[in-house]
Amino acid sequence: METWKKFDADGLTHSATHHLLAIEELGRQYGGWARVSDIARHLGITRGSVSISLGPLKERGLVEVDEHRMVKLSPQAQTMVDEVLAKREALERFLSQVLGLTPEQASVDSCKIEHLISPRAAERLVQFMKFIAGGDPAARELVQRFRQYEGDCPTDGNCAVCQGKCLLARLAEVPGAG
Amino acid sequence: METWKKFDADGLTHSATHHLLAIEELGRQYGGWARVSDIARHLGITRGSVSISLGPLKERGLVEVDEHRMVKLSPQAQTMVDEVLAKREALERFLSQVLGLTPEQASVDSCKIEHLISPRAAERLVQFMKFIAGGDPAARELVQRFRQYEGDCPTDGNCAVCQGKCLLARLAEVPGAG
DNA sequence: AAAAAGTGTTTGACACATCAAACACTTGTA
DNA sequence: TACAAGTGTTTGATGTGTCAAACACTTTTT
Repeated sequence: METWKKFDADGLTHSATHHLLAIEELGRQYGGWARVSDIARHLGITRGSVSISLGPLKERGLVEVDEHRMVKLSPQAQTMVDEVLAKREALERFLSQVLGLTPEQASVDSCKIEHLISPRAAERLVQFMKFIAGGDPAARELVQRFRQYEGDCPTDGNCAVCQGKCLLARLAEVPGAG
Repeated sequence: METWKKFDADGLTHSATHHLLAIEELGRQYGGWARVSDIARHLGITRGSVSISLGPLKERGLVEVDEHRMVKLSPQAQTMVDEVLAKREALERFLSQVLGLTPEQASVDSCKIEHLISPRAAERLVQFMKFIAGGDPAARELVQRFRQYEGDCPTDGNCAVCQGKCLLARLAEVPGAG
């Protein structure tokens, strides 16, 4: 009953995560270094906002600054960003390759979700994707079948999510799971 | 590059969602009616905060007020809450029954994620759970196998998420998917 | 009936994330 | 070289979500 308020993983807010991510992406061309202006453009916010947001990140040792005011991720921040990207990739693949969302929708959803899922969930999701994509033909075949499946449910659909296409209320437990 | 800022589904913020959810839960014993104090206790915030948060929800016609200052969800809000609960349940089941998280962790994660996933992702996730839990023995057996699977990866593990237990970078595409 | 406890609201404050506008400084162009 | 353009910061503002404290009102207890 108290957990719902805690919103940031590693003390990284959604906004901060995107600032670090932007530095990572922009820095690829310049040995990790990026400019405030480019970060702002990349995120679609003003230079002033970026300047302010970067303040706490510098203080926390996540962002380093040049004498030419170029900014760069600290090793610690780089690790955090790697984790974020790994989580996001696993999510994105699950959403597109298993659930069958368009790549665009999968990308949007995974961006929003990535920084909220627990490390354990991320780990298991990665393993799930390995499991599904791995050598086992049964797993691959099953995903193929699900991609065809549209879950047309013969019952009196009143599921709020799928609006008549399914009936969540009668969703059976996975036997022996949970 | 612009979507990352938009954060609320249906214009319902995370906070507003929880206020509505609290009214729904507390109202079960009193024909849908709840008190500000109880909502505050339930959410672990002050009465003042609830009072203020309820203001916009009243104006938007999502929350109705009694002459005794009891509050209740409007039909529209009830529908929204039903959707949220359905999404959350599908997520929670996926996390616990498929990925094998503890029920507690599954609950926490689904609470955080629920209001961010797109309708399409929610719909497909519900269908996925139906598919998995449905009559097909192959699907059920596969989930059982995954629950055993811990994804011990023989490669030089440098995956930031699973820290050596897997290698996300070499995660294969699901053939024919995406 | 009086005192105590509880309830809902309002106020002033803070943190976060954003903006526009002004400022000082650097870079690029004419 | 001078002027224009671009860059990074600062300031004052807004909106959201929270707090503590004060206030008025109602309910319960004594």
